[in-house]
Amino acid sequence: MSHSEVTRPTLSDALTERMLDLIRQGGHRPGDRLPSTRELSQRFAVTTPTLREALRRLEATGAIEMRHGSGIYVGAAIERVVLPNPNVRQIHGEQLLDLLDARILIEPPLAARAALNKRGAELRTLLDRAAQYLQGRDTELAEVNLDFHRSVARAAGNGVLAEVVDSLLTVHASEQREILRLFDDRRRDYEEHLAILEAIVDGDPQSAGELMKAHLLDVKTVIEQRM
Amino acid sequence: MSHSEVTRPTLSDALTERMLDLIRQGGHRPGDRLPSTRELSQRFAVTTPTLREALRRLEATGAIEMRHGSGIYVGAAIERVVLPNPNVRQIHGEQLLDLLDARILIEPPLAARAALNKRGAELRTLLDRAAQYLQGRDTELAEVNLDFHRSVARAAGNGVLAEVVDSLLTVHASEQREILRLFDDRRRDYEEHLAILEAIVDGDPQSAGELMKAHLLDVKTVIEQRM
DNA sequence: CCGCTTAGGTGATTAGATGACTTGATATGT
DNA sequence: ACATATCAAGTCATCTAATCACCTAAGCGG
Repeated sequence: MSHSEVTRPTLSDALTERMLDLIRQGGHRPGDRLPSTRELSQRFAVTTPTLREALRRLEATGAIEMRHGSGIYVGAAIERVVLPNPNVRQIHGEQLLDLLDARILIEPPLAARAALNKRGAELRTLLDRAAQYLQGRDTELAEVNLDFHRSVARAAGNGVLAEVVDSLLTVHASEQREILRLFDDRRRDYEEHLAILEAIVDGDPQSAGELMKAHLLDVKTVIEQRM
Repeated sequence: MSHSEVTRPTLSDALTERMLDLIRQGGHRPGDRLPSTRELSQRFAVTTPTLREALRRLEATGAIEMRHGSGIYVGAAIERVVLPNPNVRQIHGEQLLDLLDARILIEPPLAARAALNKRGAELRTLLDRAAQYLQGRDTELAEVNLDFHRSVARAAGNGVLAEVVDSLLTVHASEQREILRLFDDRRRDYEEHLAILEAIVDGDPQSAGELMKAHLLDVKTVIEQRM
């Protein structure tokens, strides 16, 4: 992928590289605007379609963002290590169980670390927001519940592991949307999230880890039942 | 990323989707050949550059592979859940340590599971190959050492976790190539790999996990020293 | 001061033609 | 008969030039 050179010599490859140089040498950060396609194609002495192929590649991996009529911007994922596969639409059963097992291995230790880091404040406001959605608004509640897991992972302090968890959640969520299998019991999720939160703000890593594990095992049970 | 629709209505988006449908409805597997660009552009009633933008996006995420003069083929990564970011060139210190910590969390349990699964045979042949590279041939040896970690992860039986480990290794390796910091002691790596292997073929999960953890802590120490 | 209009800038797509590469079939030589 | 060299058809890669669609901020009018 990044350096597996079996096929080599395309101009588009070189352009991709030069674009990345341009972004990094220029010290641009996510959200910054880049030169227009016309200027870029002139600067690199290539035609519009060729340049755009390179841009689309960068866009597909989150390195840039192209906004019609507005411009090209540095993407949020440019510094990430791992990415979710954006092409996943449906997951077959075994893969979904593997995904859950992966979460069961990774997330409980992260919850424990979050408890050690005393970073419960942001999680609290998140669950407050969730409480507002408890009556109706299933879609929003599902979104907030996902964000809870993302936030716990981020609070653990390891950016790479947070990316891994985010990738797993993103793929799982996109699969749920595709199939409209929103069978999870989001109220129960909320309750269990609340318990995890308490353990984190109390600075109790062992409970936080155990509660997270129990929570994910519950989720897995639900998934196994409907297979 | 996959469904974060802030910007929407581009023809190229729709084409990407139709291409994925074409691949999946057609039951194509990685390596299979797809119709030519000419036929695809006619079938979808779009011009060459537009189609190619969609193809480049799919290529960037490993869903397809375009070979000059030959054709378009289904990519190996089309069914993956997580991907390595192909745009990473250099990693800053903190991120590299996070990456190692992630490996320390994930890989030891995988080594333990591999021991339970009694799948040491392939690992043995791998390390036999490594032994041939012990005199000289640093590049090949580094490659085989990477493959050892990948194989252990795969032998654990969880495809998603194997993808995560693969992604972490891929990014780490591409960074090493970029900076030419091949300071790791690959002979010592080989010795430690051998010890892990023995534990796995002996079906001793606890030793396998502990040895893997000790090994990765050694690697982390080396990285910390040169920072 | 606020809302609407508008013009300039920007990305998205079109159209057809040409160059570069791969591959399997053909031809050639031994 | 077999190995090698040649070649032609198919395929991806790039170019050229123009038009369409969209966003945004400046300017206008209320």
